[in-house]
Amino acid sequence: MHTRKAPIEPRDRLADTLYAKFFSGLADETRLRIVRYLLEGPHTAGEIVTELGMSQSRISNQLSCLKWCGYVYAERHGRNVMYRIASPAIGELLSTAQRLVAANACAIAECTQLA
Amino acid sequence: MHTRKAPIEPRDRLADTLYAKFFSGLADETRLRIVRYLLEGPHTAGEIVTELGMSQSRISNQLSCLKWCGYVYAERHGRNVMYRIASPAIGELLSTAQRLVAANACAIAECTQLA
DNA sequence: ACATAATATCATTGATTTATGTTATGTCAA
DNA sequence: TTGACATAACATAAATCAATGATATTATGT
Repeated sequence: MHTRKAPIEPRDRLADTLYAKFFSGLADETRLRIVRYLLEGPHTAGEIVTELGMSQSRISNQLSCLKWCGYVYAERHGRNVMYRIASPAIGELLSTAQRLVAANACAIAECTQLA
Repeated sequence: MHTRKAPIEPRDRLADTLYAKFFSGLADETRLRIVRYLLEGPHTAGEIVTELGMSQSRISNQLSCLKWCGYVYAERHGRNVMYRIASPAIGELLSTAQRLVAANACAIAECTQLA
């Protein structure tokens, strides 16, 4: 028999560190806004700055953070840099989250505990 | 025609705040370890304490945090409290993340930028 | 070659949040 | 009363975000 296709890797702390870091990419309102904006289609850095109304420096930093984590990638077009979502799996991630959040929005909003 | 089933909600800042909060539930190594442990099956609070080797208080706090965000739910059994993953969608979330992280592990590990 | 637009990067600072430790107490249920 | 857990009250250290502003990079227009 073949080994069964595991839906989830065996636990190990190294991986957990990595995943935590990965998820922290989305654990910030600004970055989430960028990601959701890009889910509507590619945009240049400048467009993102305008859309979110934040400083160029701030957006640029968050973009490079999203790049590190593999959420987006960048392509130079002339003097502009076009950003796009790196994989359709990111849309899935968000829509799965939506279902979970929808079932629980009030609890999350009210959460005063740690985290 | 029916309205097309939207895979992603229209952007709005309130939702972004909520999602960011939701994702921050997984943006912590300890909580991730708990979630992954529970993906293997339900466990009592005490078992989790033992498995992770952390203080009861610390685990309990993180558990209630995970409860707020809707990742797990708790059921009393005698003097024990049994925790289980709240929805299979959480497994999906993790396995989608796995694919994304796998494609990018080194970059994430090396990330020194903000976030 | 030079000026400039678009973007990235860097340093500094400060505010805020978060995680954690510790310790104590409260609550159920056996 | 004790075992299993939750909750609270601090204190503290560390991480994170952001504001600001300077500088670097790259491409374009002149």
